[in-house]
Amino acid sequence: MRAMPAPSKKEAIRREALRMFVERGIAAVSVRDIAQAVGMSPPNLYAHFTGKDELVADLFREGYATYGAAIAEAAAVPGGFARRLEAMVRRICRLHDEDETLFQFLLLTQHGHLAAVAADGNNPIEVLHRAVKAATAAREIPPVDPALVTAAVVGIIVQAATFRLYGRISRPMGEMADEIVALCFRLVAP
Amino acid sequence: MRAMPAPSKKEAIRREALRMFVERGIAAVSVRDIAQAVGMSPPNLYAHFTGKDELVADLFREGYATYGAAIAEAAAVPGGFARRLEAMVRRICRLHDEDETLFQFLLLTQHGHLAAVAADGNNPIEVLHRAVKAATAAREIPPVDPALVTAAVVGIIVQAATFRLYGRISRPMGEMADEIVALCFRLVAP
DNA sequence: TGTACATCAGTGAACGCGCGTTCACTGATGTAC
DNA sequence: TGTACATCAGTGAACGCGCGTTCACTGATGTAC
Repeated sequence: MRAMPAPSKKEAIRREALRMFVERGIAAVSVRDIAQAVGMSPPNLYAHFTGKDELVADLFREGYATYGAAIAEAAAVPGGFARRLEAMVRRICRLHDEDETLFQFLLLTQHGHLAAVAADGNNPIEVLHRAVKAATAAREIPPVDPALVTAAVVGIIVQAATFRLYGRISRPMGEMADEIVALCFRLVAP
Repeated sequence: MRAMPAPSKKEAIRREALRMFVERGIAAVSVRDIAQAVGMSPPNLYAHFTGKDELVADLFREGYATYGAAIAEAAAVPGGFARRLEAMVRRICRLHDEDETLFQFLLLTQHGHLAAVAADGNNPIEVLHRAVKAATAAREIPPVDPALVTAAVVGIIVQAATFRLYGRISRPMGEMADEIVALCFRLVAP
């Protein structure tokens, strides 16, 4: 039985793997590549992760949970739905700018992992969906299918970030936060 | 030099490959799998495609071009921007329902291929973007960054389809078209 | 019509490669007496 | 303090596997005379 690995090593693996996965695609990054980037031998990776698949799944789960926690926190601000929606949107924009690589990774790998986390009530989509449903039930916003409104809000943010990724938009998300919030408000205006 | 392969065989390869790629992910589908599904031997695939990568790229290019052409057609309807926007949105919803597998494939593989087609002026995003820019310049819609408005419209549609994919929404896109159009109109209302 | 040849879709078997992963081993460090 | 041993992060070399792809070949079909 091996002792707990030093946290710094494990974190280094996570950081380098995330970076390379985004840069070159998951399939194009081998365990050897990751080991080399971290400065260890390939077998030693297995002291930290069961295997490559588990490393990928772990990165997704943790990254997705980060967004979920941040949004849940923002969703808890006092006031009406508008205030909560604004807080959530701004929070996502900030999170995006703080770790663009993580966002890209989530975007890139969502399909194939989303199904596994869909049931988790603390995933970011679920948190937003609950807030929208509550606001709809309370007649704070127009009676449109809450799932569709949730999709619309998520879509505006995610697609703006995607446009950034492909150079169609160059401003950071934080700089566009006012406009993005305004667009989301338009969706739910009375 | 081999003669032109029968179109039906090539189409069969495309159809089966697309289906399996979406079902299991591209990496998990081997050339042998595709050959077996079509009922031919693996080497014979190379009479139709240079290799697996080219097959994937070809499917993406053709699928993306299909959407581009449909949207360009819808963007040409007479009348103001509102009519054109509505036509485009409805057209995408219809296209989605007609070949859900194709849409899923484009969603799944966009990263890694989008960069290659970004320059093509007939890609669906570019067509919509031009329409939005023209409407903004003509003061038909509020003076918001046209790229961001384009992202918002695309995002609403794509994310609704993604919600469908993961079971968060069960209605077909065509059935939600009215609501989706209404949401898009809200984005550009004066 | 029969024969000889050209064409070409299609195949069985095999190739080389790089992958994820395993394993026996090393060598530095900590600990007991 | 010196000696013997336990612990454990870390490694070099190798394994087996399945992949994309190639190649020499087959056999059915069409064509010329």
